[in-house]
Amino acid sequence: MRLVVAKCSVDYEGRLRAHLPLATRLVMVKADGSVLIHSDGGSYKPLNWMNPPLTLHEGTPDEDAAALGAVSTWTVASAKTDDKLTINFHSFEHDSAHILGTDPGLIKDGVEADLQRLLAEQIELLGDGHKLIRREYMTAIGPVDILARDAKGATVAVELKRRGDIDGVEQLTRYLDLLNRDPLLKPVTGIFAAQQIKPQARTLAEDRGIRCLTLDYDAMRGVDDSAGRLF
Amino acid sequence: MRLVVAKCSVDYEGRLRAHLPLATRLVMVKADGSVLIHSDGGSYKPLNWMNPPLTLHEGTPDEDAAALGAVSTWTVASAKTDDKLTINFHSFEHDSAHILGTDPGLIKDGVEADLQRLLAEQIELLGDGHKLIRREYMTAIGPVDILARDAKGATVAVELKRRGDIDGVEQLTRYLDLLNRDPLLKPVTGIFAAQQIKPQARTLAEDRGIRCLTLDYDAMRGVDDSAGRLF
DNA sequence: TTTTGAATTTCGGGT
DNA sequence: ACCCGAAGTTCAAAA
Repeated sequence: MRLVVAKCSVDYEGRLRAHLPLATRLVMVKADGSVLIHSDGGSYKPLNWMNPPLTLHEGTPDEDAAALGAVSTWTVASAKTDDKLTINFHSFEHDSAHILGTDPGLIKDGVEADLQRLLAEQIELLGDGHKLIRREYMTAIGPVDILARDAKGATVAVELKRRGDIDGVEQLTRYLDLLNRDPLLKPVTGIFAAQQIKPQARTLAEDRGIRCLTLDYDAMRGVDDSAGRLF
Repeated sequence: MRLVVAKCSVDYEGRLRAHLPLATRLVMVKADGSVLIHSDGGSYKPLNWMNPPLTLHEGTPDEDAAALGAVSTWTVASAKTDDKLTINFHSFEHDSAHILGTDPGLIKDGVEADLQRLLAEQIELLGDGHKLIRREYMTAIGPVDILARDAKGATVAVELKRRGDIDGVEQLTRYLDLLNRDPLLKPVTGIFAAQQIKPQARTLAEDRGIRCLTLDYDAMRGVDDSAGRLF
């Protein structure tokens, strides 16, 4: 990884055009060729970047750039698309290179897939006597997160979200419309389950006869006997 | 901006849990407090990060971390949420600080808004004799990108995308269903316009009687007399 | 301030 | 390889 802190201007041309006026920024060149240009604020997203595979050419500024005071120009071109990044350097404050090696990678825990696994294992959270039919029950319009059977034997479709929003209710509604056309499953009721359910979504769901279920991930994780195995 | 290259392990706990095993990485601390942890590959997205406002505490490792060889521990806590990042440093390879100043910011050109403006100005790209009714024509289910009238006086609804995908066709279909219920507008035909239209989207669109229009942004920009004013 | 939709989205899983 | 959907989405603009 090469780290360059320098006063520079940047132009990107590809899927869009973008221009960065002259200022001091960090230019990061990763081992795989990625180029990232960061300012000293904002978020984790760089101001500009290029993804590999690419070619990086360090050259002399063209006439216009030189007239404006550029002393070095990097031309970064994507090997696959016609994206191009041009960095005109005016002065360098820092330039260092480092060997980092490959990263073992991030281990995540607590995403929707985990919620789904936990809810399938603790299916009675839906209500006493509920039995799991299956996860990711395929339909023509996509997979229903969880299909279950309640104590009375009626089918229950569960839409699972980390954050329950209107579109999740719409999604479940479409599934319910479809599933209720199947005489073998009919009648199918719906449960909208999420860690957090927005008031609007709750109102819409209940208006459509869909039950809402707020999930406590930490509690569910506590019940799960495999909890903590990652750390 | 502070740049630290060090062998470290990282734990994040917040909206999810995540763990990074011991490896050499770049830890970037921006002037606004943001902390970014980058590996030497991947994309522009850091492995872990924390957004401001936050507090950064440099302390000594706890017993467990020290036993594993940690010599310094950073605790980064969000001031607003309960997100927390813990970095256990085992050895430092580089540590430098730099004054960058505020960034003048990025100037973009060529996003969907530009496309829409250009297409509205060059409405005859839809076909000879087309007239603009209005941009962002509001309906109960959202704004239609462009509403126009063709040479015969029939209404035309345009859905505009940078990259034309199935969901864009679905969106336009919903608009057309709605607009065709309005006796004042009926009959309304649809045009799906995008810089790139995926084959599946094109097939679906044409199957529904929606015309597809591929837009050449550079050509449209060339026609626009305000082109190039940004640079 | 909340909400809505785009993004040079990225990223991962499945087919 | 493409397709689909989640994301600690982030981000900006509009309501």
